[in-house]
Amino acid sequence: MELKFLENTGLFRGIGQKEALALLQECRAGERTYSKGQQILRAGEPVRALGLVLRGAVRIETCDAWGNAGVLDHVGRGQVFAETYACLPETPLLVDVVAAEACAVLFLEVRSLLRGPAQGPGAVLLRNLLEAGMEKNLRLSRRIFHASAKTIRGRLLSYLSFQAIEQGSKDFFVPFNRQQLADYLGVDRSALSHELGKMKAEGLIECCRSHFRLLTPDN
Amino acid sequence: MELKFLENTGLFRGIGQKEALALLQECRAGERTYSKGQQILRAGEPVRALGLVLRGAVRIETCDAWGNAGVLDHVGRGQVFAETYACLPETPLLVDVVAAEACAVLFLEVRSLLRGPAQGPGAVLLRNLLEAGMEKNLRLSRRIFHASAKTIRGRLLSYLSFQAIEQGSKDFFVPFNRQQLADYLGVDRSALSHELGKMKAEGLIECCRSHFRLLTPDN
DNA sequence: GAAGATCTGTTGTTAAAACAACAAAAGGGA
DNA sequence: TCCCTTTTGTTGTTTTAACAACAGATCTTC
Repeated sequence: MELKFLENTGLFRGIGQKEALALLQECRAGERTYSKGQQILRAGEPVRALGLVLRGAVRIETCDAWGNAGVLDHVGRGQVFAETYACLPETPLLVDVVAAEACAVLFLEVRSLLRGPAQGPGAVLLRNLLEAGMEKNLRLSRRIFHASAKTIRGRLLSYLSFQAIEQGSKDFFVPFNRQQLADYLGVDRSALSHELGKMKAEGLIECCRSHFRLLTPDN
Repeated sequence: MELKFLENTGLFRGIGQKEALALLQECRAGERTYSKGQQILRAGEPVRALGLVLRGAVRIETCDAWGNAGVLDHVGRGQVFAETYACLPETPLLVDVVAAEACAVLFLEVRSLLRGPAQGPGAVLLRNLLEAGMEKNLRLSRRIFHASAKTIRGRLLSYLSFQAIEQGSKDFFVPFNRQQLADYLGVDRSALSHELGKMKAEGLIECCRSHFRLLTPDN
C-alpha cells in the first residue's frame, strides 16, 4: 500500500516502514481524496496538518478581496503543502488550496513533533521537513525573482530561461496553461499571449500551448 | 558577551549556554562586522553558512543582468538569512546581501548538523531553524501576495493594511525608504510617490517619509 | 553651520499593459 | 461523430505605470 510510496518521498526519506507507521499514528495521519477543481483548504481557516500529495497534484491560489484568483504554486506527487501553517498554527491561512487534478492527500499534524523530545524518527522527519521548507523557500524566491522584471517580456525570459536550465533542455513543457502562467507571472493572460506572439515573430522562441523551445544563436 | 544574546534569538531558543558553546564550535562559528552599505554575500557565490544578525540589520537584494537592484527582504537583529542556501549548499545564491546599517553577523555552518545523528542540542537548533524557515516562508508569501495586485494603489493598500494589522495600529512606521518600498512592491519610485500623493489628497492616508497613518471611516 | 550627498515629491511625455470582445482551435462527453 | 466547454490567439481601446528631469527638503560630514 502507501507505506512503500512514503519511503520515497522527501518527507519520509531515511525512515523505515516500521518507524513511519509509528509516526503516522503520532501525527494522527488521515488520507482524503479530491476530484479535479475541488477545494482542499480555504483561506482564513486554521490549519493543523500539513498535506502530503499521494496522487495527482494541487494548486496554491490566492483569492483577493475582489475575487481575482492568482496561482501561487503547484505541488505534485510526493511533495508537501501548508507545512508553514502546520508548524505555525496560530497563523490563519492566506491562500486557497485546490485540486489541480484528481488527487489523494495525506494530512499529518507534525506540530506534535515540535513539542516532544528532539530525537528518533520524529527528528528525522523534522529534518526532512526542514529541507522541504527550504526548497519551497527557494521556489518562492524564484517566483519573486521572475515577477520582479517590469515588462511582460522580461518576466517571460526570466521564467523560460530558468525552466530551460532546470529541465536541462531548451525544449520543455511548463506545468501551467496560459491563464495559470499569466497568474504566476502576475500579468494579464491576453497580454501574455500577445507578447508570446511577438516573441515568436521575432524568432526568439517557438511555442505551442505548454510546450516551449528557446531559439538562441547557438542552435 | 554574545552568549547571553544568543539565548534570546529564535535560533538558539531552548539551548543552554554550555550547549550553545559546543554548537558554535561544531558549526565553525565566525563573527564578522560590516559598515553600512557593505556587501556581505554576493549572488552566484556558493554559501556554506547561514548568517545570524547580532547587531544592526541586513538587506536582501536582487541584482538582475542589467544591474537593476530590487529589495527582497530586510533582516534585523536576532534573525537569520541565507539559511536556505546553507541547508541546500549545491544551490548558487541568487541574491545579494548588503548591510542596511552597521552590523555584526555570526556565520554558522549548520549543514554539519543535518548529517549527524538526530538528537541533542543540534536537533533543537534544527527545530528552531525549521520555525525560522517557516516564518521566512510566510514573509515571502506575503510579499508575493502584496505584489500580486495589479495597480500601485492596490499594492500599497495591501501592504499598508497588513502593516497596520501587524503593528496593531493604524499609525506606524515602515522599515523602508521610498526607493526600497517601491522595489519591495515592484513599482517605480516616482510613480509610488505620485500615488501616495493622490491617496493623501483623497483623504485615504496621511504619510510623511516612513511614517503612515491609515484614515478609515471609523476614526 | 555650511557644503555636498541623498531622499522625496512633482510634472509631462512615452511606452506598456490591462481590459474587453470575439473567433478559431482543442478537448471532453454523450 | 457531434455538441458543448475550455483554452488560446488576435485586435482595438483605454487606463496605468514607467521613464526622465528637476526643485525642494532632509541628512551627513567636516
